[in-house]
Amino acid sequence: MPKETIFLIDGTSMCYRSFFAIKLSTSKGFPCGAVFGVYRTLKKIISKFNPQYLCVCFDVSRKTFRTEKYQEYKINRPPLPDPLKAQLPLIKDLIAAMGIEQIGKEGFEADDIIASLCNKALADDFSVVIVSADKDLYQLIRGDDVFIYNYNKDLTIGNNEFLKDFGFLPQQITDYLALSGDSSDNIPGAKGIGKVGARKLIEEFKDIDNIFSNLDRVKPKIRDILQSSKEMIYLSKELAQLVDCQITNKWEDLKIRSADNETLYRIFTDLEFKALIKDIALNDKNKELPLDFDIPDGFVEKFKEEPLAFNIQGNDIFIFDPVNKRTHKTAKSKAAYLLCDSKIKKITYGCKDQKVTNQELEFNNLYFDVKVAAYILDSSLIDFSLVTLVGTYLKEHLSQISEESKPYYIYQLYKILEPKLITQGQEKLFFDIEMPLIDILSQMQTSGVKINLKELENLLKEVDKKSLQAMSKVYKLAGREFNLNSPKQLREVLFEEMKIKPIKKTKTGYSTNEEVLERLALKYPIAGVILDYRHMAKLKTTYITPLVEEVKKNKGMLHAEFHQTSTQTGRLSSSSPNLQSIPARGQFSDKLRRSFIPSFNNGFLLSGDYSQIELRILAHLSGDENLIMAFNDDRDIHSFTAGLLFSKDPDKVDFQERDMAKRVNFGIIYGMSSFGLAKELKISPTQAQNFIDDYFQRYEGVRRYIDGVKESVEKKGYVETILKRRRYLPEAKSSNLHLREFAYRQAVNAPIQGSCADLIKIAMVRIDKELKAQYLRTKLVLQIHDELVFDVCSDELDKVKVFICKYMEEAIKLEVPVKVNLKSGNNLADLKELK
DNA sequence: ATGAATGCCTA
DNA sequence: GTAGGCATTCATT
Repeated sequence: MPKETIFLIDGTSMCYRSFFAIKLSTSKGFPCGAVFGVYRTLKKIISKFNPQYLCVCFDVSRKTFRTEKYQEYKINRPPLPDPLKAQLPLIKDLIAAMGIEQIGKEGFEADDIIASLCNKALADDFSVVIVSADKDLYQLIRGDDVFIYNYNKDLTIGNNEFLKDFGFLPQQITDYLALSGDSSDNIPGAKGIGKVGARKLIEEFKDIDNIFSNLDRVKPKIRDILQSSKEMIYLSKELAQLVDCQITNKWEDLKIRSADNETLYRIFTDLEFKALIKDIALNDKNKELPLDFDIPDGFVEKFKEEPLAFNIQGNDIFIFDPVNKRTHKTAKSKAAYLLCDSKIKKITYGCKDQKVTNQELEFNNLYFDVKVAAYILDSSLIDFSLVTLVGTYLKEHLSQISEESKPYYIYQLYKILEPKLITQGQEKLFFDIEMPLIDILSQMQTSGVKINLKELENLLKEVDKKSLQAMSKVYKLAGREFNLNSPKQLREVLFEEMKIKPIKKTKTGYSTNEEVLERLALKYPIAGVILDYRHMAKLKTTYITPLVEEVKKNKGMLHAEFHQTSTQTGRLSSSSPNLQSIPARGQFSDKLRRSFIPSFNNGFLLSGDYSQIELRILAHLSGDENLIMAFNDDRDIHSFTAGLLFSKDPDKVDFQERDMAKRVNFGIIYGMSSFGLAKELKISPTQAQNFIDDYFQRYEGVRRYIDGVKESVEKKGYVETILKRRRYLPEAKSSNLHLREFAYRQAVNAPIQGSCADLIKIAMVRIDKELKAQYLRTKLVLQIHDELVFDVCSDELDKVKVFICKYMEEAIKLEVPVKVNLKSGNNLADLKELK
């Protein structure tokens, strides 16, 4: 039979931490963060460990036997802040109302009380967990019986963990502190011996007595220090040593009693903890719930009319019963049949992640994800956590939501969000695109893309070598070594020591960015080498190394995350690693891309990318005659624009003219200003303004469209994509010119970028549907905003290329043709045109 | 440890 | 001039 465990909490330190971590006060200005924090901490400990015996120990005053012995003890500690002092009585009431025992004793510190209770507990054959982050308490750790739990780090420290960290036994820490001292408690220690020296001495001699009886074996320098500080060392040990202060409480007193909900309710009401009031109410309700619940026959019937709201946590699933308005908990395996029943509509929160972590379950008829719904309703909400959604839409401001109440809130949110989607005319976007997309993204994440690890590791070596070479060359040219990764240090070398004339400033000094270095490289070789180094370092640290590490973990497969609710415009984003920013240009980019390979034997990677999709969408949205004509005639759009801007035959424009026109075209998509374009084209703002004027004269429809967007965003507060995806831009009404102009640029760009996202998402859904309908093994593996990459099974290429192209091009019927380039090959670098 | 600043990769 | 993610340094909880 395992021993009972006693939990001893350092109350003083808990109060301090809560006080500093949580700044909170009532509407009348009474500080209450510490009370809140203490409640939350205790709750967390209780729900994590479910302890039977628990006690909170407090310091009573600053005067203790230690200050008697040594007046300087803890003298550096600032006095208890008044706002914390004011909360202490309430904290004590709170702890009492929670049914938890608390102990303090005059003349002793909380640590001593903990030590006493700890000794007593060991004698009575209990085990002990001490909740604190204080080093002094480490001396109490005992083998299998006494552990320290650090609740900030959620770490349990026992003998082994301690040994690993310190290199000696917990009991020796007083000897260690005697030598090293402790600045926070102002324990003096031996002046001249620090952490490292103390550790060495303890490792060799075990304790200070033994050190002093073997002084001849100590190095002379250290020996002198020891001899001259002998008195201080012994005093320090005494100060660090915890003492037994004869606590008389019985174990029975330390048992957690049932909470006094009345008093808790009063405290929380007084302090205006609305969320916690809710918690009490919820907890009471939950006590009535059956904890392990076998789904009875006929449970399915409940979901004939109403959808099933669920939430999976670990091995449990929580299901909201819409008939009896109660939540049930059961093993997820027992509810598996409900999840895959296509006749039952399911609603949940963060479905993609639940699918990724529960791959053994089959989910069918996922009808409504409240997270995705909230994103569609308003992508500007940055935090899509359930707590925030409940606060925003249900006006219940909770501190946290227990697993068992999540399905209830999911259900309530669904009831509110679905009608909103319909009134905004977004049901097609939500139900036909974003919901089906969840499955596709979770599949992309779980299957991943195959990587040729050997190739990548070879590349790593090569790049590593080049970066080292570049680095030493830079040092040579600079005449000294420095941290080349530090723009600050580089600044000193280039612009102070080498007296190079700086070109551009940043907020904090002269810029050393790519643009600057490129210009400097014309005169100074060092700049070119630095650029080389930067390139290699970027490749190595951002791409190759993380990829290698990730792939090693996953048998040759790379699983990135794709996020559906993280951009303001409707695009997807990717992270860990970001597969949407794999280098496509520059040295070694092809070698890097070569390591992305098909997962099937003799298979292919197939990429379909939209050609000039944003400009085509601009043509569609604006209805501009010239732009539409250009695309209808299948012109090279940049040459065509150059022709208009420079009044010449598009076939006669030279490279530079085309390049300028290209930048102007991009500028339009980004909502450009004359200032911005000037910087991009390296011309004066006046000249840039001339370009813009010329552009708008030639593309009159575009000008009308952009004016219309600015007008409408100011009026309505938002802009829309082709599929009614919204982006709210309240700053379009700002009185601050900069903010307003920024919002205008975003307003011009969002419908273009967002419609492009609409388009490719439709294509993804249609293609995925077709792949499933034909039982094909080909899988979508990457989406890079205007490009889809498929992992194609060897004998399916001819079949899939046809409908991939078709569905991509036909996703949305535009006023201009939509063109897709298809390429395939056996790695991401060597792709050959297919059409 | 954490966040600002700088810099750089993608569409 | 749009939209993202991420590495590194450096100053400051």
